[in-house]
Amino acid sequence: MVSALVDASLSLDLNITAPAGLKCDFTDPARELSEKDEAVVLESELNRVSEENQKLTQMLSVMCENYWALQCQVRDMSSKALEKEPALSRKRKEESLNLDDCSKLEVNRNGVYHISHVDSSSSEESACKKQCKFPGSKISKLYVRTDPSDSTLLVKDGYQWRKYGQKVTRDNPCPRAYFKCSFAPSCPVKKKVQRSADDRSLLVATYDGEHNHPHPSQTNMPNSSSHGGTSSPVPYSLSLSSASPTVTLDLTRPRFVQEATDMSSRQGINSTGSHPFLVEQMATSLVKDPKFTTALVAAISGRILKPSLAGKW
DNA sequence: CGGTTTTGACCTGCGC
DNA sequence: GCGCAGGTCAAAACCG
Repeated sequence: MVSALVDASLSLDLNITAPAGLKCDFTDPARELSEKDEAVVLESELNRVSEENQKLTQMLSVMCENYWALQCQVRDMSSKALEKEPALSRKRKEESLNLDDCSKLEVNRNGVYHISHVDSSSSEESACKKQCKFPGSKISKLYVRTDPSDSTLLVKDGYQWRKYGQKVTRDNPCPRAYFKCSFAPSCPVKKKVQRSADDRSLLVATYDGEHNHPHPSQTNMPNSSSHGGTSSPVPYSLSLSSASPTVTLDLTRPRFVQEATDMSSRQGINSTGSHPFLVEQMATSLVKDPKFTTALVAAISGRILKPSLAGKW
């Protein structure tokens, strides 16, 4: 699924359409020649990017297949483990399954991915009763890869936070830090930041509520567009001019899975299932893979930094 | 000096 | 009712 979306975004970003500036008259023979040269250069660039796109697609599909096989093994093992441990409390079980209830995933170029949902239904009731004290309050999770040796629980999401507590929880030796939004005194948003017990290099930030003020960066950029009420984390757009473009998978849409599957089949990619946890793990795999990051950066920077192209934009 | 962080105490909800 | 765990408070310390 994520493969489909990532691939779709890559295709979206990397597909080259002829810049409007290329349209010109060919009356001057010398100019015509240079224009032709430029067209050849652009064509070769287009071919290069297309090939790169194909390679990325292939890498992605291989990664997805490997992941899916691993995921099946993990499921088998965990189901066996659950059978052996029936005494595990309901609450803890549901906590461990919490990610599965997420309905939205965003991944950006900095290796940050964001999962969010609105807990207006009762499905989360037992898992997070406190959070449901305010029906409709938005709960979201942000995953940030950091240096494991970095002991600070700081997640740079653009907002101002004031730490008001820290606690060591039972299921994780790493302390959990509690933050309140301090940008606006009346802002009800809180966030909890804790290192993942499984992967110490992963910071998990849980956001509770929605900001009742604009994003701090927007106070300096009044013309910047809003992002559809997305809460806490910086709602990056997909635009390449953005600091951190985001791939957004909206799982709230019932047809999303089918569309993603269709898209992947159209693009020759094996569908890898629709499980949100799968998506999360795949996103992690992607951001972990230096080859993928390098290839992606090369492909994008090739488009952005190419002076001859930049001049035409 | 004001804002932030630290940290122990306290509160609250849940399971037994 | 009790104990446990998560969440919050608030005073002291810290910092620019």
